[in-house]
Amino acid sequence: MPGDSSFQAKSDALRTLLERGYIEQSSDLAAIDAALAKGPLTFYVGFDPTADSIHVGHLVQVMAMRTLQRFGHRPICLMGGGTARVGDPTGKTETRKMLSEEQVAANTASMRGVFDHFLDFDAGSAHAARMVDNADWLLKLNYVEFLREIGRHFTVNRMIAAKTYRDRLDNEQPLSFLEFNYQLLQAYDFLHLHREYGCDLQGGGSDQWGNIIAGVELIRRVHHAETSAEERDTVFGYTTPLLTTADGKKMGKTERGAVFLDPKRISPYDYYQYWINCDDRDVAKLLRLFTELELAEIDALTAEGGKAMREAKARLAHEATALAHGADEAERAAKAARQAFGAGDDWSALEAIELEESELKLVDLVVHERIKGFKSKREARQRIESGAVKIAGEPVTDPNQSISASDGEDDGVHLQCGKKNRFRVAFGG
RNA sequence: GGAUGGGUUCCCGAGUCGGCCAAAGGGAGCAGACUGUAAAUCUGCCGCGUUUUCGCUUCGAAGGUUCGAAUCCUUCCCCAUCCA
Repeated sequence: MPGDSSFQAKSDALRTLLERGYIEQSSDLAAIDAALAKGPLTFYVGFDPTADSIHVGHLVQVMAMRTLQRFGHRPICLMGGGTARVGDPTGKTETRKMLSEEQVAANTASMRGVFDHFLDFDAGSAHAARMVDNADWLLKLNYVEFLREIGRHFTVNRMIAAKTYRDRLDNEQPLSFLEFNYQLLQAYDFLHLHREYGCDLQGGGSDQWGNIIAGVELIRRVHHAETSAEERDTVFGYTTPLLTTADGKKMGKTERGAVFLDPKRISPYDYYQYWINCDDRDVAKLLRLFTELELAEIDALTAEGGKAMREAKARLAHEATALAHGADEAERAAKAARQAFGAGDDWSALEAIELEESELKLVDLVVHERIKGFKSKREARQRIESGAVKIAGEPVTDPNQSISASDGEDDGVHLQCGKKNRFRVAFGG
């Protein structure tokens, strides 16, 4: 059952995962515990290479992987290059775009850079993480062979018992055959990794439970057919909880889109801001999941509530940013935040935005590609007129006012769009 | 293949005996006030536009009727339910 707190884990790894709230569901907990206690275990989590970076929504997975690796286990990041070619239609209204080989390769390479911050890929170490792409084996599959070897292990009766499918059928929602088959492909991934790398554990988001368990069962059945009872080994699966914020939204989404981990997509400063702006009620949970602070320390930070929460959030933001972007960037972001929201007026910690133009009208400046303080000129105009835009700390209410370097300090024009968005703009000459 | 009900702005969802509809209401979002860079609450905004009681684009798609269409007609596409 989800969140079964009565279970006393013997292995440090599983105990930590449970304590910190990483486990939603799992196959035999005691067996996982035993396997983890016995020695290094190879495990995998699948990711979609549909974007060039993972985002905060994936971060629970990554942190769980990091935790396991910390206790000596070997992570595999499976990139779904092959499944992306099919296009997983789960919960999608439109058919997902098919990705070209080049795109998948580029995305995979880019994501690798992000994973590097969280996992140790050093080939020399005993628990080195590795990254694989299921295109390498899925694309070679032959339909008839696949049906004969893999398909025969699945019964439709069993498959429709899976919650995702069950719900769809109960609600009389359409369920495409393609989607139905997706589960087989994912189960096959697990089988392949089990054979190829001795991978015995699969993790994933709670929506992946059905697919994960399908892989576990496939391996059991294949083994049942191929090996004797003594050498048969069992594999396991777990899911992490689907995180929602206290006000009911999905973790990792903001009005500006997903909160990516790649600094090319979201600056460390904005990343820091994402965490510090979280809801009070989520702080303790987030500290457990996304930082590596001791539980006792987390309790101390969040015990008091009220204004003390600011300190807890600052720690959360700092730790989370340090993991994703490094301690230096975290420090810079923290400093920029203190300057922006505290008493200080030193904007130097903010990344300067260098424009080619030597001057711009305020409306145009504020909606500029590189700034995007507001999403349309119309809206920008309204906000400007209502006094939401400040230059050098003073509201400027004329949208047509021309802004140039002379409106700023030596270090650029200090532009504020609303309370929280600040930009240091350097004009070109 | 047949019958029925549908496709409205980010989402949900009003509106269809043609004009007063850029389109009710709710949610989300943005800005402001209050605060703790929180929550709650209140106020304003919430299709786009350097002519802003004006212009342009939008109500599945394309045509048509009309001075005028989200609203009427035709064809087509899509979705749901039931029947085969």
